[in-house]
Amino acid sequence: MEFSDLEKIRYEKIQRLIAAGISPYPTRANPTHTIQEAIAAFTAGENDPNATPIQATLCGRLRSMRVMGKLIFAHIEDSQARIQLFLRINELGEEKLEQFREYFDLGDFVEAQGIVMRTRTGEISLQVHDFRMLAKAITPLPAAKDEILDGQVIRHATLADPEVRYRQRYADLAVNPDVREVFRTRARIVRALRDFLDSHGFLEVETPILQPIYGGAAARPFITHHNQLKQDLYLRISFELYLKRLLVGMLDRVYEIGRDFRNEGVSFKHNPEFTQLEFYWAYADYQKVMDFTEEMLRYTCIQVLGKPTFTYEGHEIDLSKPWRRLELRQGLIEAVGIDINEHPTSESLEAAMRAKGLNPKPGTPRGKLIDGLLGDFLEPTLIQPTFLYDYPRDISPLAKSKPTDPTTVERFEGFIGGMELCNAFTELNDPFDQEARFLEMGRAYEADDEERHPMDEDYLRAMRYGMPPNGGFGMGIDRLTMLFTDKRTIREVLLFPHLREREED
RNA sequence: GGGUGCGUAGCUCAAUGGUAGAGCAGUGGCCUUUUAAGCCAUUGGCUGGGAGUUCGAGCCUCCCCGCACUCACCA
Repeated sequence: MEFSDLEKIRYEKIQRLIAAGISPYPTRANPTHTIQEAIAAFTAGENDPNATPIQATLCGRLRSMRVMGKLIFAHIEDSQARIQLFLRINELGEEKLEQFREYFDLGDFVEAQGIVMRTRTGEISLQVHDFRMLAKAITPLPAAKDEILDGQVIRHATLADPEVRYRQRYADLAVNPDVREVFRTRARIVRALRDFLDSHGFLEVETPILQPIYGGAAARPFITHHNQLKQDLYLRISFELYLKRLLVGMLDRVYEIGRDFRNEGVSFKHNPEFTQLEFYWAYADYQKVMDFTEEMLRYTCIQVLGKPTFTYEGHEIDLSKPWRRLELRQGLIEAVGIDINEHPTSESLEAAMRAKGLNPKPGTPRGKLIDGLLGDFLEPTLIQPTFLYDYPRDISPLAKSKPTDPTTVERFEGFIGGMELCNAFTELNDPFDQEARFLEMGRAYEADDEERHPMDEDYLRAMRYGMPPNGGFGMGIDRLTMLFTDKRTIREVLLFPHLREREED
């Protein structure tokens, strides 16, 4: 271990502690209360003259220290709360008080035993009768000092460099309680979604992450290898094809919450691995799923935030109302002034785009052009909750065509804050159509000189046993968390976002 | 992958091409109700790494590394 100057000083303190027979890393802590519990117990009995004083042993991290001769004020903090320690020579004696001054630093985990009281200025504090080191910190926390104003913790010069915050998330979390709150919110989101789906008869399942054939989404996969089987495997890019196999198997409402892996560019809304919710619902269609989505997100928002509204990038978003429902075609007419129905071929659409001053790459398939228009011009305008529905068939190989229009599929995507949040369709359950779509895909890809997308024969075999008509749904949990916590980048809602590897010096 | 910007003490930030600084943290003192406690003193830097221009580089040029923003890619 190499130490900085500051660390050397602390290391020497550890050596002196050991020499004095005090363990810097004792095996056990013995708290009687969390800090929050102790404060609550004290507050409850405070105005009762017959109440017995609250004796407590509290554990936490030392976050501030003010030494005033024969008196020390300090704060310790656990994951929920902080409390002031009030150490006097009266209770502790000279030697013990000196021990605190001598060996204890900001960032150390300590245990303090005493009586909960209020100081002269009214702050609830622990009058300390004894204390103990729980774990000595060698590296100082990357924060200078905290101020408490009207109960609000104001951090001065706290860790702010995003690179250090992401690479050393433990330090970020230790020092920035609002970051911890983001991940509590994230956990509540996942729990609320589970509650909702469970209570609507959905079964939570787990399907393979290592897959011999990937599929279900438009993405390049990560490839790995099984040594003994001498077989290449792919990390899944979606759960879709496995979950729909379960519908064949008579599990007619299933969902999975888990990790997807996509070997693509990294951006403020893309991480190579991300958390997805997908559900499949037999005998439902995309209209039912749309209604259900509204209800699910309203429920989740209320469970997580206590109200059906939230603010994202200055916009007040209201989930209590029905979402705007906009046909994709209509949305593009409004946003770009092009009616895609008037342009059934890629050549025609391309020409229309050029007439609007756009410069699409020649030879781009029609669906991809439409997807591009959507992403560039329509998506950023969809701030309030909006469902876009009815998508081109050729970018939706797993969705069922509209009975009235074979070139369009029953699909919708949900948008909030100018960001795609979810994607759903009436699922294709016709094995003949599905095989034809796979073949088209394969041809398109070879023509595009892209990676080959293998046909999933087993999926087709499953479908040949009969798959009930169903509605399917997928949603990025990370993006939902971004919305509910008002964060602009996905990295803020991932505990350990992927960063480029850096050589340690 | 392209473009733009950034990288200075543990943290947050200063510093016309001319001796690298402040606050907090740290260290040594004083201090029995403080709360960014206060007062006195004090340590701390290969200015991300390397090369160049210059009498002289934190600052100008080039290369490399990382991060941020952005564009492209992402059936």
